[in-house]
Amino acid sequence: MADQAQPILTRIQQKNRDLILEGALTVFSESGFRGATVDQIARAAGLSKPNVLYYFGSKDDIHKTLLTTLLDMWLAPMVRIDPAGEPLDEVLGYVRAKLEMSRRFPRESRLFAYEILQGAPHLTEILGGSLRGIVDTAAATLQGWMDQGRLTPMDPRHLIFSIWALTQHYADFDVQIRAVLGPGHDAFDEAERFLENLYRKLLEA
Amino acid sequence: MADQAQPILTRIQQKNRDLILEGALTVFSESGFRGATVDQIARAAGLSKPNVLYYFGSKDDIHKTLLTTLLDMWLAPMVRIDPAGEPLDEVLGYVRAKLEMSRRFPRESRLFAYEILQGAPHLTEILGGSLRGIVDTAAATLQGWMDQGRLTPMDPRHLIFSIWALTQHYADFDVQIRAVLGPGHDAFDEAERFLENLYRKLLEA
DNA sequence: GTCTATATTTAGATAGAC
DNA sequence: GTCTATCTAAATATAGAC
Repeated sequence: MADQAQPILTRIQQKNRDLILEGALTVFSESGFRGATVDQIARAAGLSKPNVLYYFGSKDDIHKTLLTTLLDMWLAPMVRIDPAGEPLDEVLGYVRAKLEMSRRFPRESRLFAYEILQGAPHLTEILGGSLRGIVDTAAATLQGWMDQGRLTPMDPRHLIFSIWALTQHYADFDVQIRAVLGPGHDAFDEAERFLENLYRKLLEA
Repeated sequence: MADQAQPILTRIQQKNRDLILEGALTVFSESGFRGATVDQIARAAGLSKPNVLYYFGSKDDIHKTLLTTLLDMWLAPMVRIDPAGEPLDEVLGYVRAKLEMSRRFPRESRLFAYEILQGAPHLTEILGGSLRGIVDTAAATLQGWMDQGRLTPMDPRHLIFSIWALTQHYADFDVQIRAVLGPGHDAFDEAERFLENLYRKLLEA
């Protein structure tokens, strides 16, 4: 009986934790850490404030959990760059995947943007650790292709930075883009074509 | 006598207002609007908290003043694009100027980044108004050059977005860039060369 | 596990002496 | 104009009933 009760509760717990993280993602991505309140998170999650703090000990706790949980997903497209693949396809595929992340997960993009802007208090060791390692690996792959003459030579890390900047910009600065373009534009559709052309021109050896 | 007293006081007023705005720029750019406190601003300005609120009625007031004061300076390089100039030089000059702004004025860059991320509550009418107008003008100039075959044809507004994204990224995501590059790198020097090459390749007709 | 009520802290803003 | 002291509101977190 006790064996049965535990999983049932755990399932509820899991669901409530998910509700909280989902609501918190919305709120944090709109207002940043300091701008967000536990009250807003609770409302977004459909729970009471004390109940939210029953599942997570503190607002800080929720935030840290979100960041670390989502980081892997956020970096996944870079890890998938295949050294055995066709260089141009691989890079263009990465650009496309990253832009698609901005389109589908703008909240995650803004969550990270706030965190980095603030000096990455919760991610400092990760930035200089695993992130740096992942970038080094990808940069080495790119450098290898350049050395083989299969890709226009350039600084591979700044090439990666450029992809981050150009794709995340469409999520993070969405308000500005929409204001400048005016109605009747799908910024992401336009960006997809623009970036495809940009990187094709840039990278063709 | 009264005629003399007024300017002297005004000079002090001006100096204190400047001190406050200078301190506030530092604090807001580090923590965002909600993360910043009037206390921190006062300390950064070397004044007492009530004194800060004597010169500016509210924290919100300081923030709005900063944004509107700095916006012109921030957009100046785009306005300077000269339709009578040499297309490639003009665009490369704009890129260089914008990157130089990121290097010299990272606080301003982050101030705007926070504001846009948050949905630009203080800049909404400006975004859809004068900013859009300025971009439209620059885009028309670019489009004209493209029509004349003096610049590779592409969406001129997304070309502008790309310049914003690529240059501001180095100020706004500075922590991440430094963590990934490690010590011994001058990110801005490297960026200058990288972006010069990127836009040269992209734009050569 | 979930709620109401509340303690506690922080921060924006003001009063009033000097 | 500038300060000390203080008011007030908001927000994090907890206590304790159910």
